[in-house]
Amino acid sequence: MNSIEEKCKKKGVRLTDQRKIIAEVMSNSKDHPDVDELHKRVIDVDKKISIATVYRTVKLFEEAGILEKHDFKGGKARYEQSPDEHHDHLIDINSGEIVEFVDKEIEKLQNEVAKKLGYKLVDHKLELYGSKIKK
Amino acid sequence: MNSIEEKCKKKGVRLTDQRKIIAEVMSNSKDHPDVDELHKRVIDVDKKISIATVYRTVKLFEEAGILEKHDFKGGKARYEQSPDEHHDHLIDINSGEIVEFVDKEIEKLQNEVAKKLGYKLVDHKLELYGSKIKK
DNA sequence: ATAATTGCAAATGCTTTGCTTGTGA
DNA sequence: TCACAAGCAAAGCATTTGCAATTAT
Repeated sequence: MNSIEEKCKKKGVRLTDQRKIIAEVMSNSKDHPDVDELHKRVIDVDKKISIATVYRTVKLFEEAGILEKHDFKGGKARYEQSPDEHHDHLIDINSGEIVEFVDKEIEKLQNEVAKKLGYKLVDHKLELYGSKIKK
Repeated sequence: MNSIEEKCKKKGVRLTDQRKIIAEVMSNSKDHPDVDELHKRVIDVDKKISIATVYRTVKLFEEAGILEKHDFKGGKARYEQSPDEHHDHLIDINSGEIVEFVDKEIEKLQNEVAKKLGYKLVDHKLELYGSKIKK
């Protein structure tokens, strides 16, 4: 059983065949697929699963904190399994490749900025867009 | 003449009546209106201006570097006049209010992170979401 | 004069939803 | 069993676009 399925059990999310397959595909995905791409991968396992189910499941998983949704440039939502520890993303503007990174110092400063402005930081989005430096 | 109109002249963007009005409305806007809201304000000046024109103009201005587009949570693009010096945004998750801020230290760290990963930083998006601390 | 711009409505692309049938616990 | 989920197609929403009429330079 994959890790997403386990989280579903823990959270009392009913497990259907379709959800199991979507859980499995996302567990095996190391990238950040959009719904269409995810649907394609899911269909390779069971071609009867509709894209509506993928949309519903992905939203369900997100609300359960199992998946994380990203709205990178491009207009389509992209998903990844919720990581154990938070990370941000650097997107290659040429290839679309996504690099994950963590910077504790930036995180700390974000909290300080929010506090200074009179707010409690609830969430944040940091995306870097860059082009590869040729060696 | 407002500052957006001036920028249009400088960049050789043809100035129609509609564009002048949109330029004026955006020049007077201290907030970050979405297209629909902008259209409403524009219509108060000339009720014959269509929303298609607002969409086209806003995109034109963005491509000319005159306006900046933001995709905050909520699904609708929001615009502001391109500021002289870059700033980021803190969005109040309760009221929707937006606070602008600058943090040189964070900017610096972003550059360093990108460089460390082998990228040249081209653009970035930093959005903080928070709730007001009661005094 | 004439290439660009507008308004309108239709089309688009992503996402959601109503409804009927199917199914997991 | 039976509340909930899936499949399908239709609807929604923000945004874009084709086309004929209009306009800025």
